[in-house]
Amino acid sequence: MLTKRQELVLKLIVDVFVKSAEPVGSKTLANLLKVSSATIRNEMVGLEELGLIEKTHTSSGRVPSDAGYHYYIEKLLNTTNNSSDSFMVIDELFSNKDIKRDEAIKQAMNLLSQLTNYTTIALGTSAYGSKVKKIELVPLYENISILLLITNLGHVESKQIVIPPNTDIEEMKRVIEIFNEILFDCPIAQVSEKLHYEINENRIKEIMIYNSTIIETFLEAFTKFTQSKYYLSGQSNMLYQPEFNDISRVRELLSFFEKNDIFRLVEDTTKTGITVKIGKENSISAMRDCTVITVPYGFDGNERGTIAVVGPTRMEYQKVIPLIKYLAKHMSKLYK
Amino acid sequence: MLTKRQELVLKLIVDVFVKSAEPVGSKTLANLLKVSSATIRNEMVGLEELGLIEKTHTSSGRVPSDAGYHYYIEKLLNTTNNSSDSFMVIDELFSNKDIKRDEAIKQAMNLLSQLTNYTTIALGTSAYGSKVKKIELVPLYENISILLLITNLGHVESKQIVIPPNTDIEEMKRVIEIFNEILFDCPIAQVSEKLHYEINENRIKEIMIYNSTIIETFLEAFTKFTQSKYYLSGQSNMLYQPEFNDISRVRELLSFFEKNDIFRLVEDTTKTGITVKIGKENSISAMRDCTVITVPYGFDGNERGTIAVVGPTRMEYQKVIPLIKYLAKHMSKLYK
DNA sequence: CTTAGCAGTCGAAATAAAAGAGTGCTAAAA
DNA sequence: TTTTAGCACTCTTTTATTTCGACTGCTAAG
Repeated sequence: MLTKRQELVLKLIVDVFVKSAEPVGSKTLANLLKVSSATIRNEMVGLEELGLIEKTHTSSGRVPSDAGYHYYIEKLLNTTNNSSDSFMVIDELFSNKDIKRDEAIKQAMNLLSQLTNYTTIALGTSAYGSKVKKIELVPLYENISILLLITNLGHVESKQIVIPPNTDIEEMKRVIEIFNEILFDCPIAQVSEKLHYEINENRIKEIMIYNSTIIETFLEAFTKFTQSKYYLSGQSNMLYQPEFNDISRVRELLSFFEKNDIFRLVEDTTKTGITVKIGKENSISAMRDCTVITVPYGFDGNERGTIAVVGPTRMEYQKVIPLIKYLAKHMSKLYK
Repeated sequence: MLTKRQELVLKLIVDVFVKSAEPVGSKTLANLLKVSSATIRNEMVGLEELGLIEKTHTSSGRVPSDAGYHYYIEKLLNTTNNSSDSFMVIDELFSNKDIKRDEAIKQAMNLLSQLTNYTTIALGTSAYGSKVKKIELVPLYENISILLLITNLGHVESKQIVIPPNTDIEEMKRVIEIFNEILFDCPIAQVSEKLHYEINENRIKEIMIYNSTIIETFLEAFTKFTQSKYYLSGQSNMLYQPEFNDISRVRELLSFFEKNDIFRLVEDTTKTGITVKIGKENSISAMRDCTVITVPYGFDGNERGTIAVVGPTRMEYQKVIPLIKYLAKHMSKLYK
């Protein structure tokens, strides 16, 4: 158990370090707390023994440890006072109804990266939880058509398909009609299952005989919906953090962003609520000096995706945590 | 006019420097050319007076100047021998017909950035030169519908629109039918013009009275087509170039990539054929140490977009130039 | 329990010295 | 005339040395 004063010292170390990025010495805190530097040093010894702060070398000032940051976040952060200014900007963004969900998410991420100066990521399948509304075939040329898939949430996917020669277009339209009947209101996630089931039924059997590749083409088009997508904003923000003055760190981090490993960020994340992974808690080695904050969004306990903020461990938690929570809440409403 | 040997010296300086990223000394070239270093030094004096090579300081080896690179590219590059290996990979990519144009362009850029280890960019309006094929309205809920626009090249744009309350859906469908008639086969670029013209005609007039915002909504959806888009690949490749060991350079460059200024890259570009802008020739300050190679692609002299490779001035021109030309040629075929 | 004082530690910055790579020029050789 | 060996000189890079300053930990007094 920490004493009140120890907590105060820890809080100040974090606050000052977050601003300055330099180890915090006893003198600095002495000025702030109106006690002598020796007193502060005594307190620091205690905090260090508990593993909440560290020295970078024997005679340096103190820096919060990963554990120290956690203590700070869980016990010392008062989420009451805040940046209602930022909240207003968010409210404004979401008040615009005339915008597609995907676009809204992108804009929200841009906003978040601007407000925080860190990198933000939105992960998720873009059509999670939606249902098939309409399937349509638009012929372009004799042998090429566009297959359109529209969901109840207004998401549209299109796929160019090559129609085998000497195929009757009317016949093709009839096939689409059948698919429409079968799949109408079918949740995207169950399309594959449903089609495979229907293969044993008459109507589909008929199609299979007639053209066996068409089912495959269909499934391919649907996988586009279920593919996880991600959107990244403010990559270059990280470059301005002093911890990334070292070029090799930058390489590692940005190469990671460019790879498709991004999804590993949400690997061991709790399904509900905020997760804060600090420093070495991240399984991804490129993130060992970073904090990754993730919050799932969705409605009714159904997770639809996750938003994340990536910054240095020396992050402005005070500012970021309320912001990302508020944003996730708003984003969940998009799924109502 | 350069002597044969001067040209050889210049070529070798470029070749060696491109590989090593270190100023090239007379001794190195002496070994390669079987003459004494003093002879090389004499030749170097001539090349330096012509402004084709430079010293980084009084007693350093030589480095090609921007002008030197140009001479190299225009006179010294033999495009005959090459990387037919890479050509084969490209051929393979484009042999897959069952893929949408946008997707093909993205994949081509990914490939190019992998083959070259530089950053590649595709710029252009995604629906340039295409014509309206079909317009459709898919109702989702009472007050929300999806407006679909499909072009003859298989490009699909969708826009969520809010239907004013107490609108008859049948009436709405009739309106769409009229739009289809008016706009069928109309080039995307002329849609706005055409609609404005038709406002004076009977059919549209009727619609205007009935609902004056619908035209606006329509135009909004069409602007999505005409908006210039860009696709970037291999951003982080640049981080591994030794000229970007300096973090401030990296900041400048990547911040530029993240901004929407990208289009300035093609500002003073010739409409046809390859453009190579080296170092300070680039009007964009973040690019002052880079070479930007741009090639428009399209068919029949109609420019549809531009692809670009961005790398350090010390670029492997020998490899990049044939590659980007070959790629642009293939991409043009997509518009046939 | 707090504080002043002081020795000791370590990094960062400044200074100095040495090493190395390369040039330009000259005069002799080809 | 062209090429080459030789040498003095320049400038960067590397390494070593020193100085400076910001801290800490400990002790003893308040």
